[in-house]
Amino acid sequence: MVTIKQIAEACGVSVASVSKALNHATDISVETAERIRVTAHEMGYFPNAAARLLKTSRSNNIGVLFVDGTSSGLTHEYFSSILNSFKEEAEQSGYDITFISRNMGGRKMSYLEHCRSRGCDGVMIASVDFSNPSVAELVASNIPVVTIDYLFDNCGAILSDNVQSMNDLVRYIYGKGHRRIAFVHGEDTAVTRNRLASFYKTSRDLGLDIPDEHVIKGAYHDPRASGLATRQLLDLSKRPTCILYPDDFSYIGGMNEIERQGLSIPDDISVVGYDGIYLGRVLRPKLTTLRQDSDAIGIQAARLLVEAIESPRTYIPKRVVIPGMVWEGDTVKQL
Amino acid sequence: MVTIKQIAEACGVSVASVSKALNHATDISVETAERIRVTAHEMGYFPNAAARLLKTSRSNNIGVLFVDGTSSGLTHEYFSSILNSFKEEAEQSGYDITFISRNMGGRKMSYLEHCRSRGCDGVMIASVDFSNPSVAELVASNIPVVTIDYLFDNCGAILSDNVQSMNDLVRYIYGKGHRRIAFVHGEDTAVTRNRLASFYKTSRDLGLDIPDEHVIKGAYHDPRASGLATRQLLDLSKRPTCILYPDDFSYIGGMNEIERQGLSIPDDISVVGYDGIYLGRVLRPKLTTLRQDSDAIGIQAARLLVEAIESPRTYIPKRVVIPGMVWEGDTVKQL
DNA sequence: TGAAATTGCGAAAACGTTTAAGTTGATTTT
DNA sequence: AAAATCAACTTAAACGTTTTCGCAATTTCA
Repeated sequence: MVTIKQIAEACGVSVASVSKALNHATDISVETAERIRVTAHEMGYFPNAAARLLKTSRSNNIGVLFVDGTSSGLTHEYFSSILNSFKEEAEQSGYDITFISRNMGGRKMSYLEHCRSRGCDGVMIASVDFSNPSVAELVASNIPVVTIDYLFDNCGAILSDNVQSMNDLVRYIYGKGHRRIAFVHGEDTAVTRNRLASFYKTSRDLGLDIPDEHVIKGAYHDPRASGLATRQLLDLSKRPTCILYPDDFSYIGGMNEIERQGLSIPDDISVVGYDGIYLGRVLRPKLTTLRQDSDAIGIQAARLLVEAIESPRTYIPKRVVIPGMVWEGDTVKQL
Repeated sequence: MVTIKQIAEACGVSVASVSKALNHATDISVETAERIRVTAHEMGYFPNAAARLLKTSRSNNIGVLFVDGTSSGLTHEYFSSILNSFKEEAEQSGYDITFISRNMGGRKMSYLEHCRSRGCDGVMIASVDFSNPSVAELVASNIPVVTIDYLFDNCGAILSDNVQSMNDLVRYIYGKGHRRIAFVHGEDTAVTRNRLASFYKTSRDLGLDIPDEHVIKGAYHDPRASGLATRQLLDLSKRPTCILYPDDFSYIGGMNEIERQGLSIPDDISVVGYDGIYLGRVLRPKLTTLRQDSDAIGIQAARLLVEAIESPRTYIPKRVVIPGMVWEGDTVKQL
């Protein structure tokens, strides 16, 4: 690696002057600066990130806390899609992405310690167990943090608008004439609670009666669980006319069960998913779903974090709510 | 951040001694070392990665070159699953994962320059355009590299055994009594060429005649393309009895087309996928496919890379071939 | 018992940057 | 014409480590 020192020698100036030229500082003549920059380029110079970080305590590196252990967050299209757009946007702004784990070079450490060690300028947190104390410690630190789909005090957050979205979704289904709507929901998380609350509230506002047996706990990304839940629902004497699933992928379990019983979607029963991933658009019939704008979520997260990093004086931890939209497929029948 | 210097003061020793104690060096008494380590722990010390890297030129950081631009590698389950297991294994060995892009802090640079800047100890390359000169430059450098599903000279590689796998797959189908086997294949890549060659060779070895119209170019992860290809195949006067798809996900397009024509899988026509992702196991009928061991691929890639990094003297760039296996679902009928 | 080897520790240089402070020589101000 | 300002550059310290070398004090050996 060619260093600033070698450039200095080549140009017959001091290392300070080279540094100034490269950083477009003021107290250097434009001619010298240009000359230095040209030779630096010719010599194939690129700054040593470590030395820079050491001196400036700026790493141009964003830590990403994403899934922990062997869980499959990376293979969940909603999250991997967020990660993808986040990465694009962050790279555009000149930041690298590093996964934050709990050990490094053999030493066990907390997430915060890891970030400190690496000198991360900021951290994005998604798809983790937010009740983990090690996560709380990180959020409470002075490192800029933005969380996705979870709200901490005094911490930037990008939130898919689950409350409004569920409202829209239920009203859409209601508008199609459905009065007996069932909800197979995911594990107990903040997101699930929001969707559930909104499901109940919207139903009540519409004057719908939601019997307890129409709300069943399933699981995210788990077709087996939704298959079982679907069977329970179909076995009821008063069947629902429409079933909401935790997400598009887990809907597949419901689809199988419905077809197994010789019923047809949407003629015999209507269904909707949640997420709006690619899969739902290629299935037949096309899955009606609530499309979460994962691209926007990733991009906004990156922007918010970069703002927090680069303008700490004016930055106030914002919460940005990203609207979803009902994506109309062919799985909800007009009654 | 507490530094080595502060520990030295607290213990009344020199920074050199602290460093030695922390690194379990030999020329320090066990008692002093222990005393230093205890106070270091009490004070919440963690090493500054930048300073360390600067001094030792070891970063404990692995660069990952994965998709570039807006392509969707991250949302392809085969690749995201490899990334996931790679990440787990690397973290286990004490390495962080950083995505390598082409700019950093505003400066455009090549992949190699990026790696040099960050001081990556090694690089894993997957799911990129391997003909990109910037990739070649990186591979040709002195930084340890392992590629996935692609072979460079003098560079470690983990390869899913496409040749043997395709052989197994075709023989499995043949064993089920099929004699007219069609292949919808993906875009022209090294992987595709291997699968195609093996498809032809195995067919010939089995004495099968493969008419040109039974081999159609589709695309990976693209149900639309396989839908079109399927229509072409079904329109033939002499239909195939079994269709191979580029991957499990793109099979969905074929499935739709087959059902649209009122045909049934596998009674009217048999199908197989490739990859063995979760999706295929939850569809009904379960998709018979060639399961690529993405976990093993990620893990072996990490192991090989770590070996290249930590034992440069004894390391020889290996190619590790990971066998796949026919995963028997219910989409191939016994004729 | 004296020389040689060993043990335990510290001083200081080095890694590649950035930056505050200092030093010129030239130019402007009074 | 002396004083003040300014532009352009250099010196040197600092960031937090690791590591070579040197120096005592102690132990071992002949």
